[in-house]
Amino acid sequence: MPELPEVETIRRDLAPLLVGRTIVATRIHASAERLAVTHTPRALERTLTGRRIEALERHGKYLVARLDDGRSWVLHLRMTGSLVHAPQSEAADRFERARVDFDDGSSLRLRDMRKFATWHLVRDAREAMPHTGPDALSGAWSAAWLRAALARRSVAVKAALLDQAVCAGVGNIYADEACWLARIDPRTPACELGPRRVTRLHAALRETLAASLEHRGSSFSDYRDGLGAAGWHHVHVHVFRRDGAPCERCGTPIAKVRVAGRGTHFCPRCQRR
DNA sequence: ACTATGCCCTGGGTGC
DNA sequence: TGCACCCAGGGCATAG
Repeated sequence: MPELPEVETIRRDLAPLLVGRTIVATRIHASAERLAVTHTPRALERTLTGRRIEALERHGKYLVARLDDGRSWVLHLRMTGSLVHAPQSEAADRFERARVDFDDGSSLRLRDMRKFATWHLVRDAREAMPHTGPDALSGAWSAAWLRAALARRSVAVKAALLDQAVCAGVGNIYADEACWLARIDPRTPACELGPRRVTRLHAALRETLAASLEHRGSSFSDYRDGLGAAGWHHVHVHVFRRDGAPCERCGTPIAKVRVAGRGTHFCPRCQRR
């Protein structure tokens, strides 16, 4: 499940390999009928082919390839998508959904077991992510901004952290990790958190995202970087999928509950409402 | 305006 | 060994 650190790792891997390259062929396989959101598969193949990639950016969990015609090719990997740079001669594996060939003999392969990934081709990247707020690593995503956003929500703080309008790039892993670092019960109504606790949560989110980025992301299942290798931050998590194991601070078994329809892991003793 | 639920999708795990 | 069932969840549409 690629979240901000995973998508940023992919971006950093792929940018030097893709920027400046011209697309010479595009193929969306028959098993990926729903991949192209803004076009039919054939129209997207036609429109992408011949374009040069000018820049590779990221906003939240979206990758944005800026093209030489002014358009943006916006990719989202959802749960099981990966993007791997490989020679054109490399055979497709059974979960390959699409491939893009470049003018230097290399190619980019989209692998996606569960077929949730999406590609948009738009004039302005924001069209592809209308509900997305400031990126959680950007300067705009300040503690003051988070305080204001949480103050007008009565949902559980975990649910608010998963809302991409509040924290673009944060997903289930880092929402749980940040709540543990900040010693906040993820079920606490967002608006009940005082300013000092929100400031602590803001710092915790930045800390957990930065730590994961250093470890090239977490590979609990399908995540792979732009070269096909796993990350190793999953070895360093404090609560995510550690239910039953002792809390690293107090030894209490980590609990698992359901919040906002998502598996939520926390220490019932040292994370407080 | 806000919040809750269902949908998409398939491999892996569990229980019988 | 086989089979039915459930779970994982990001973002969006729809309903309340």
